[in-house]
Parts: sequence; C-alpha cells; structure tokens
Amino acid sequence: MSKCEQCISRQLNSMKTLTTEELRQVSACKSTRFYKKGDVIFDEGESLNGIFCVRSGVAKLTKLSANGKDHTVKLLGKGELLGQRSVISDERTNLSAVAINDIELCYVPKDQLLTHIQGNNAFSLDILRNLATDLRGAEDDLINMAQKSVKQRLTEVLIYVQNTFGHDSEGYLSLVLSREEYASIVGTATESAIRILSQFKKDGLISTTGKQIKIENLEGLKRIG
Amino acid sequence: MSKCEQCISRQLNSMKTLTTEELRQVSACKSTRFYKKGDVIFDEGESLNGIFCVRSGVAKLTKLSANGKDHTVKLLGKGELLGQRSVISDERTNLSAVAINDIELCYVPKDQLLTHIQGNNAFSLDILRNLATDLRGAEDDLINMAQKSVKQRLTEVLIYVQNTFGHDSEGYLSLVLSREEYASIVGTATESAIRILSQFKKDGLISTTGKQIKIENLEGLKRIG
DNA sequence: TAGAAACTATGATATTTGTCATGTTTTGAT
DNA sequence: ATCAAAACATGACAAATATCATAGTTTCTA
Repeated sequence: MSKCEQCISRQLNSMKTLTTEELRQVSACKSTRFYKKGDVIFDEGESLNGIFCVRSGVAKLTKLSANGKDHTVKLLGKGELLGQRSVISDERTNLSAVAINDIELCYVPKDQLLTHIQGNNAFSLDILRNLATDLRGAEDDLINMAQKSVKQRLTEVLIYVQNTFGHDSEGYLSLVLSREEYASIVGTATESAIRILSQFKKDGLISTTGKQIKIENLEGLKRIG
Repeated sequence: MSKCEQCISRQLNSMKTLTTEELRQVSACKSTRFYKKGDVIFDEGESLNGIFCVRSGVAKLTKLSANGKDHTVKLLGKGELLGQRSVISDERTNLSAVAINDIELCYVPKDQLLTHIQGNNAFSLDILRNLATDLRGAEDDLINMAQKSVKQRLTEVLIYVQNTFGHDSEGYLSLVLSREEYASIVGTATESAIRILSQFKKDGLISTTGKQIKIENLEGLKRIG
C-alpha cells in the first residue's frame, strides 16, 4: 500500500504539518477505500471513528430535508478532509457524504487524529485555521443564499466548478454534475436549474453536449453574479 | 477594573480552560469597552488586533449586501466571543459587529489569544471544538435558509430568541428587536416579516405591545417550524 | 409634552420560484 | 445495437415573496 509520506494529497491539508515520525504512524494505521459513483461514504447521524482524505474523485456533503429532497452543502476534491468536524467535536455527523464519481479515500482512525492534535501544536493550529476558513465560507454561503437570486447562485456555482475542478481541452467542465445536482447545490427545484441553464444556452453564455457544460462567456456570467 | 478571574462570562467560553496564571495575564492586558445601541463595534473588512467577549448586552454580526440591505448572521449574548475567527485565520473580518442594545465588552489583544493557543493545549482544543460547533450551526442555518419558508424561519427565530435571551415576568421577550431586525435575521423584506407577525397575532400565536413580542402559543408556533 | 423620526401596518401589484404534466433526448447496461 | 431508465426540456399554472404606495402608531428627544 502507498505511504502517506509520498502522498501528494497530504500537501493540500493539515497533514502537511505532521512530522516524519507522525506521518509514519498515520501511514501505518490508515486504510484506502474505494467508492463508486453514488455510493454513500457515511450517513447523516452516524458516529464516525475516523476521518477521510480524498485521494482522487469528488464527494459531496448533503442533508436530507423534510420534503425528501436533499441539499448539497459542499463539494470536496483532492486533499480535502471529510468528517473532521464531527470527530473533533465528538458529535454524530449532521451531513451525509456521497461519491459524485468514482473516488478513492484514505481512512485515518479517530485516535490518530486526536493524538496528533494533542501532541503537535502546529497541526492543531493548522486545523484550527482550516475550520476558521470553512466557517467563513459557510457564512458567505448563507448570505449568498439569503440575498442572491437562483440565477445568480447558479452562475456562481458554474464558475466555482470551473475554477476548482478545471475543464478539459475542449473547455468542458471536468466535473460533470446532473441538473438535479446543480439544483441541490443552489437550493432550488431541478426544473428551475434546467430552465436557467437553457436560458444561458440561448444567451450564448454556456453550451452543452448532453450533461457536459462548457462556459462560453465567462465575463457574461460574471456580470450576472 | 474587575478581574477576569472573577468574571462569570468566562465560564461560558474557552477562557474557562485557562490556568490561573494565564487568566491573570489576560486580565492584566484586557480592557473593558462600552457601546450604545446601534454603535458599530467593528466593520466588515477591518483587521482586528484582538477579540471581544460580551459581558452584558447583545451584539449582532451582519453583512451588507449589494442592494444596500444587510443580513444578520448571528446574535451574540453574554460570554460569547466576537472576532476570534478573523484573529485565528489572520484575515480581515467578513462581517460587521453592531450593538443591538447597550453593551459591555472585554477586549483581549490578539497576541494574548495566540500565545495561549500555542501554550495551552486544552485551550486550543476548546476553541477548536467551539469552531466546529459554530461551523455545524452555520451549515444548519444554510440548509434552513435553502429549505424552509420565510414563515418557518421567522418562527424559529422567535423561539430561538425566547430560549436564548429569555422573557420578562409578563412573558415578553427580553431581547427586543425591530421588525426590520427580524427581517434581516430571517433574510426577507421588512414588510414580509411584519405581515407574518401580524398573521401570528390574528392566529393567537403571539401578542404584541409596541415592539414587544410575547409568545402566546409555543406549541402552535412549533407546529409551523 | 409636542413634534419629528422611526417603526408598524396593510393593500395592490409585480416578480420569482415551485409544481405538475408531458414529451424528448441521452445514457448505460445487456 | 437496442431498450429501459435516467436525465433533460418546456409549457401552464400556482404559490411564495418582493416592491411600491400610503397611512396609522409608537418612540425618542428637545
């Protein structure tokens, strides 16, 4: 099995502050897990005994609402950690994690995380900073949700997906999401998301080939947000 | 000036994990500040050189939107800390803090906070847990905003205000907010908030005397949320 | 305590968004 | 390659919410 010491993802999160010896310990007890598109990694209300680090693929954090739909709170790509919040505050998860495409995760047991938080101040400080940043992001999202229209929010998500996950040589967004998934992120009805994307096509802001989306006029989109 | 060692508010936040000696240090360099209703404690985009701890009164964190209205993200009462997020991640604030009524705050310089985070593991772990809890709260709020109606959100805010800040002997909510402030918390137009509260009155769920609000039928309200 | 300013109230109307229905296209498994 | 399932598309309509206008009430201050 591959070792944490050589893992590139590590550079992207708090693990980068661990010492060689600490990394060796993590490496020794971590396990790698594979999930297919649509697989549930953990469910809302579960107690986690460890955290997950994304090696490849993309996951989403979602919450089921009263009316049966679910809302996507966050997308997570390479290097990002799942479940650290629940493990740190020792609560059950308030969100489910689902694989958006085939995904490879490293699972690190809870006690490893907690031990190094206790023992390595740089590590805990880095996690502290990450949480602070996440919190700021959540506040910003909340305000967006409260103050912006569905069209504006969808625009921002398109730009975010391009910036975060990139596009292929032809310009199509590398991360392919269904209209339903876009709706779940934006917090609207699937039909509304479809309608707005159709309008964007007519306006020449985007083009599509099946589920694939290509941003044709980034500046035009930005003008909406 | 009063000392931190005897401060009751301390019990309510991470300061409770500081040692006697650490508390003495904090106490030695803290200052107490008074603000009147409506005063700005700090502004969106400011760099903070310290954090604030609420001794008495209530503050709100708000963000100005493009259309000139502002959205209230959080209310803060006795013992709660303002600005810790910005100080920890060493970023400018993304929110403004405003006094909702006359308020007394303790100001603790940044370096005190950071020194004790570095030096006292229990302290930094407690702040970590608090941030994790705040993050969960922000995620829950985001989902509420996305999935619930204005009426449901307003109901929840009324119940929250009663549970958090209590009511007087006659049952009126101790924290008096204008309809505009309720609208800003809920994320709606002031007229919508007024209309819904009027409806609640007609339905016997609440009663009002001027700006004062009294919950008459808690169960009825809960049935809406 | 009078008067101004702020706040509350409510109607009329416009806009945004959601829901339901129905048909077409794309995708993926055999 | 074919077929069923999933996803996309669009119209018609309903519901929720915002906006504008206007008037009454409360609060605060001089």
